[in-house]
Amino acid sequence: MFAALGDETRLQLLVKLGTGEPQSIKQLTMDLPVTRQAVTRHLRVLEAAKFVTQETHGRERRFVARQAGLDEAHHALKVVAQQWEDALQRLKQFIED
Amino acid sequence: MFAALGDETRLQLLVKLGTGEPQSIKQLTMDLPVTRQAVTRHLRVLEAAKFVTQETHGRERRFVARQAGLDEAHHALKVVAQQWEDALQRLKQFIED
DNA sequence: TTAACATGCAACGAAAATGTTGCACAACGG
DNA sequence: CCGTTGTGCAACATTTTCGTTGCATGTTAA
Repeated sequence: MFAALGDETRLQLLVKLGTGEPQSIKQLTMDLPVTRQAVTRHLRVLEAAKFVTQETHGRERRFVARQAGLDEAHHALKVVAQQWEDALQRLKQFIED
Repeated sequence: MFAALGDETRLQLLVKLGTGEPQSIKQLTMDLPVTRQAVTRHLRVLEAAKFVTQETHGRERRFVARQAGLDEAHHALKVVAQQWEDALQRLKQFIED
């Protein structure tokens, strides 16, 4: 999941899709400094990580942001961050006592 | 930042450090199926991404979880998730009208 | 002082990620 | 029907990442 977010190009794709508009591969490739094929690959990664979904439309394949995907990543970090906070808090308390 | 989280070994290291206890490289290497050198590298990545800090202690180098690091990652995702939600909401509204 | 210990640095190898190009094919439009 | 368009697949090159091993160095403790 985080690995999918850990690439600059993919982050840019997610930002673009964040407008909510379904967009074709060609559309998504514009403005990016890589070829259509590279974008296709990245989209496949994002789809595998559940950050986007597809909808075929004639000869086009439009990709859409998947809200739940980001929510899940967000939640995962929230949980870990909370655990850390608790642990560090306990440790601090222990040292003070 | 996300790239640093996107590796299984590094995630395990973060979990271990999540106990709050500062731990040496040797300690962190135990239980992991890789060599000390590999762990050292991962720790360097985590430090560069601000997820951990060091404190030299004699001949040991102890690493500590850095709460703020996770908080920042968490916050970053929160912001993007919110933007997505807004955009998708507007789009839905637009379609319904 | 000297042996044991924790670590750093550098060289190297293997695997994965990223990107490209070339060709094929189905859908659309005049 | 035929050219254009949006895409898929496969082969390949390059770069990064991940891991190892070997040796050097500072610290500790008997």
